[in-house]
Amino acid sequence: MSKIVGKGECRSCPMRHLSIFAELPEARLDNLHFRTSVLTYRPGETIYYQGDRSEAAYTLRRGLVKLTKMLPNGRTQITQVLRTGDLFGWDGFAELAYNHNAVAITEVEVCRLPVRELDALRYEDRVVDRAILRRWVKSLRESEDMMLELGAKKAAERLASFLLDWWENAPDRDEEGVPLPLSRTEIGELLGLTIETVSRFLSDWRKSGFISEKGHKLRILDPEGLKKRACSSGVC
Amino acid sequence: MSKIVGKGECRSCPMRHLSIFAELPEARLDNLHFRTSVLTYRPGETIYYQGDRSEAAYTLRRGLVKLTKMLPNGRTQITQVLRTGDLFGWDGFAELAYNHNAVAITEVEVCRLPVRELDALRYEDRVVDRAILRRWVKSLRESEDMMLELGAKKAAERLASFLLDWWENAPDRDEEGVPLPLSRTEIGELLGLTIETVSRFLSDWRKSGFISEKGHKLRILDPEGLKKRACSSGVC
DNA sequence: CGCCGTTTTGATAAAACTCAATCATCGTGG
DNA sequence: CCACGATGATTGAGTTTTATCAAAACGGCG
Repeated sequence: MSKIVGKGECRSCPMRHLSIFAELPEARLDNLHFRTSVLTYRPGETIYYQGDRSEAAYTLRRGLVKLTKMLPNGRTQITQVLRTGDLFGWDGFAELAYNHNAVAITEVEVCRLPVRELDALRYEDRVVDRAILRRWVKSLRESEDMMLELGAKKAAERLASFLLDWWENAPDRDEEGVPLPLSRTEIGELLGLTIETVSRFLSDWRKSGFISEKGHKLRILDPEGLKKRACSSGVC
Repeated sequence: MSKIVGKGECRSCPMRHLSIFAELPEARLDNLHFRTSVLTYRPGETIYYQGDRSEAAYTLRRGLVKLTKMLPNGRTQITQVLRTGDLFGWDGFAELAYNHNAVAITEVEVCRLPVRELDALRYEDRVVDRAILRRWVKSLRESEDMMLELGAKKAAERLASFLLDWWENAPDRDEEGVPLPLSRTEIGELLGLTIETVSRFLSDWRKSGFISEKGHKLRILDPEGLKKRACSSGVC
């Protein structure tokens, strides 16, 4: 289960500059009557379940989190993969239960923010309100983009877009490439494909020299070539 | 092109009870220094384009609007179909350009709400703030639900869910059924299917007596049967 | 009535899934 | 340290699902 690492100390938080409190003056941070706590989860552990009452939102401090939904028959869809600084689990702002599961992909550290207090803070601090609102809009836009991927693109196109996006937006690239801790199954669940389909295209592209994978490090050797290959029919 | 019908008179607005101003006391409505205007669009006309600067949000007063995104090759995805009372086009709240096109499906009447002023109003009136926020959360949840449809269900399941949802949530049902002004093409673009696939399943279900269509009125004669038929493999 | 755009239907091809077997990888315990 | 087992990834063959292309039918409107 989750472990409480400590009481959230915003002042010393290593990713505060990415959080919704980024622009809050330090002085202001001290007199937040705000009961945050920092929790850790191991890969595969669930932070909350769809249907749970949403009493808290979360900021991701470290690691990767997936939001998932399931059909009664077990088929699973990952609706979003979250990264450091992302805010999630805000259904409580509308007094609604969570609409998805939040599950740790890697080792994860989150900051738990009680919705009531966070909501109150919105009214006190416009900077916080704006920061939250920006994230909502961003999240909604990403969902729209994902619907286009899922509804209008074919397998190869989806997978290629995903890889390119992951490659381009990785916060931690080194000479070995970019960490890709998602399993084939998870990539499939994100893109609405089976594990075999994912595997086949990746193998193909590896053999063709467009990408390379070793360990869980991804490298895209030929973005342009990959783009072209992935666009089966005509423009893309 | 769009036609300006008049200056928005919130007091007399026939759908105010569905709008974000629903809970605002009438007295308060009068001294809103707020330049709303009511616009009408014909079927197929565009209210705004993806990429346009978002200076206004809109409330749908009458008719149906679709939000669409396109791939360079022309394939189109409808990300949402909006109904009376829905708020849309709020990217401006985050100072971003619209992320989709908004297109009238039927004759449409919208109320144009300048973002700057609406945003200011959020700070003055908590009720409005809450109303807007609720819509954001709702919209995000619907997007998540749609991702599950698109990513995890097959053609028949998606189409059946869509019909059942449309049937159950129709605001204007009469003995002839429920109006379904979407073309086959639009249903396809919403569900990520081709027009032929949509047509085939509908024909099948019509012949099997699960649904009936005449004019643009839909009736679901056997919801349970439809559900079962649509769930090809096992539970659904 | 005749025309145009939409829908239906059919035949075929392509895409993606399923099932099954093999192959890697990695951690564990002997 | 190596062998073993477990889990995940790959590959292959065959099937199902969905798309594509083409033609016919339908429906509304001048």
